[in-house]
Amino acid sequence: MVTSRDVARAAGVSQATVSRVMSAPSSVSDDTRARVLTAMESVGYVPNHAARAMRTGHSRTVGIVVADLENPFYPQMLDALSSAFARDDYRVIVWVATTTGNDAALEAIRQGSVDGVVFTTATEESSELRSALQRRSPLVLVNRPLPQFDCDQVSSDNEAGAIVVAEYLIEHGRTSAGFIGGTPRATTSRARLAGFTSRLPVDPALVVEGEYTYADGYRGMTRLLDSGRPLDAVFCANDLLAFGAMDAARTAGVRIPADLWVIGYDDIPMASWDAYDLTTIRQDVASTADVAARLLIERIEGAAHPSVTTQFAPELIVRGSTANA
Amino acid sequence: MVTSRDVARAAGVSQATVSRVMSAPSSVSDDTRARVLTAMESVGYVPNHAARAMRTGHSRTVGIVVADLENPFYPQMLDALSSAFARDDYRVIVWVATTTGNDAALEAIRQGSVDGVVFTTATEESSELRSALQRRSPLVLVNRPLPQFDCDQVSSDNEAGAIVVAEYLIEHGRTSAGFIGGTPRATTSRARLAGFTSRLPVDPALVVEGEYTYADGYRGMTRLLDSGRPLDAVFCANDLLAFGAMDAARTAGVRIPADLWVIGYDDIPMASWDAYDLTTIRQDVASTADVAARLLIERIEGAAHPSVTTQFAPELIVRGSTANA
DNA sequence: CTGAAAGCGCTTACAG
DNA sequence: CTGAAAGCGCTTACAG
Repeated sequence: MVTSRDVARAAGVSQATVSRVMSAPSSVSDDTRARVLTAMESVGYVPNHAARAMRTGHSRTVGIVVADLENPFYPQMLDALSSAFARDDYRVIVWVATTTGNDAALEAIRQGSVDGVVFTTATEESSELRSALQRRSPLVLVNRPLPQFDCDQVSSDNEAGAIVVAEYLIEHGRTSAGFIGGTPRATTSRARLAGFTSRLPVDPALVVEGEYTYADGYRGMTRLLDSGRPLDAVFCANDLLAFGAMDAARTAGVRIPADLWVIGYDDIPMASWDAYDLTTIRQDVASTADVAARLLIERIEGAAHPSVTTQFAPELIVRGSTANA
Repeated sequence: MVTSRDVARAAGVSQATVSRVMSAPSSVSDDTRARVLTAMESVGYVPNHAARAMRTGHSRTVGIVVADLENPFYPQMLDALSSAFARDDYRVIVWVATTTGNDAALEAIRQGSVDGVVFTTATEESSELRSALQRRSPLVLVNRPLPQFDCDQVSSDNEAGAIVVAEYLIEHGRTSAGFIGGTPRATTSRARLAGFTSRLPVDPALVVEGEYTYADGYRGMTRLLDSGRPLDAVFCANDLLAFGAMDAARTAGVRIPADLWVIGYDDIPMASWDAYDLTTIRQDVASTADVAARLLIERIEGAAHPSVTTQFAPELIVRGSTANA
């Protein structure tokens, strides 16, 4: 391993000077700095990450907790977050909540292996989140806000998004609507239901919930169709549910959009594929990730301002699963 | 921060003894060990990761390079790898090749921030891979093998998989076949083409290549249909291409499977959805990840045996995009 | 079985 | 502007 001592020897300066060229370049004379930089190059020096982390107390690494990589929304978010953090030279450790489980994130903070954490799928019950909050660790909630928690949060304005959907349906005379929700543990699903029903009364028999999966969308639609109630539109709490719902409807001989309109939430890439061509609410993943990364990095670097909550305005993307008549 | 020194004070032993309880428990008397463990608990001790990494020279962290999170196959693989590494208490750092780019992986190895690297989307040109190999860093190639590189590799037997597809088509009298490939830089795409044509001669006008995306599958199918050649089956180098191909065919009024059979590769979850119901070759993601993690961890821990290449046998999953007549 | 001590590779006051 | 030195929190020979 090449160390700063080797560089010092090659440049004819002390090891401390080599270190200063990296951490406080302006405190070193131009001439010395140039010699050191040349020496670094020629001996192939790369600073040791662990030593630096131990000394500074910062690992320049953040953790990202995702629950559900099966939903293409999360890989997209992960990609965007990675790229946002990379811009500021932060490394990204990933925890898939289902597999690495419980308190990996928390333990990592305590070990000092990450400086902060992004939660993309937080729920009120998360003990990890509670502990992180209690230890005042830098953290940011992305995608699923939790209003009662005092920390930075970035998400789509889920209620507003659902209201846009409701108003769109009302405007087109589709008022016998059903709702297929994701897990009620997620604030996203609850907020989307609340916003939707705040504008458009929904027969309780036409509200079904499950997990945020294709299979539960399929099951949910089957239940709605079997209910025998009048039904001319279904709002699904995310696109994955909507795909399952559409497939179930078509299998049952229901024509979309002639007989039934279907609307999703997220606008993942598949939503624009011919097979679904889904009307949905777009989430601006890149902006969300950028804001989240900036907030977290500020906290890591010591920002003490009150918690910030950022909500992005919804954007309705109209496609073939509904029609403008 | 709570350090081993605090534990030592609480337990009335030296700091070295505390350290030994963690690194060589059997070298400490039962009585002392018990006292130390109790003290750790009561002061809330968690070993500092950076200090341990610096001292031992191992970070117990591996890097995973993925190129393309838009293809659901990779999140699946990432999930499986995470879980396999977590089992042995290894952390996972993720690099999305497109965003964190070039030599993040390589630099991380040199910095000592990771002990080894998994490449899921390697190509011959990858300079990262070449450098890693040259420095004899622990690494494993997953999914896309590169026969001419001397390192551990785990993948589906792509040629055999394509042969299974060809034989299946021949058996059912569908011999006017086309092929839609992914990027020719990927060995997977080339091997699948080679295997396919080794059994079933394919009109060169019916071979198209692009990237491994829905859009290129769509374009590819459009080209095949426009060629005017007889065409009763299309083998796509992955499922994502196949979805695009199916949508293009249907939009053109081609009935699947009556007029045209379509087959993919990977068996990602969407392949079984009603909208596609795609016949495909299944990759055993969990086993692949397990083997890859085991190989890499062995290398990290010093294994010096010759490179190992593991290929998993293909499994044809027959669904509605082809018919058993 | 246990302790005192050295040292991993850095950063950063402290002198000069 | 630069160097000598201390110290971050561990692990591990070296004595005893």
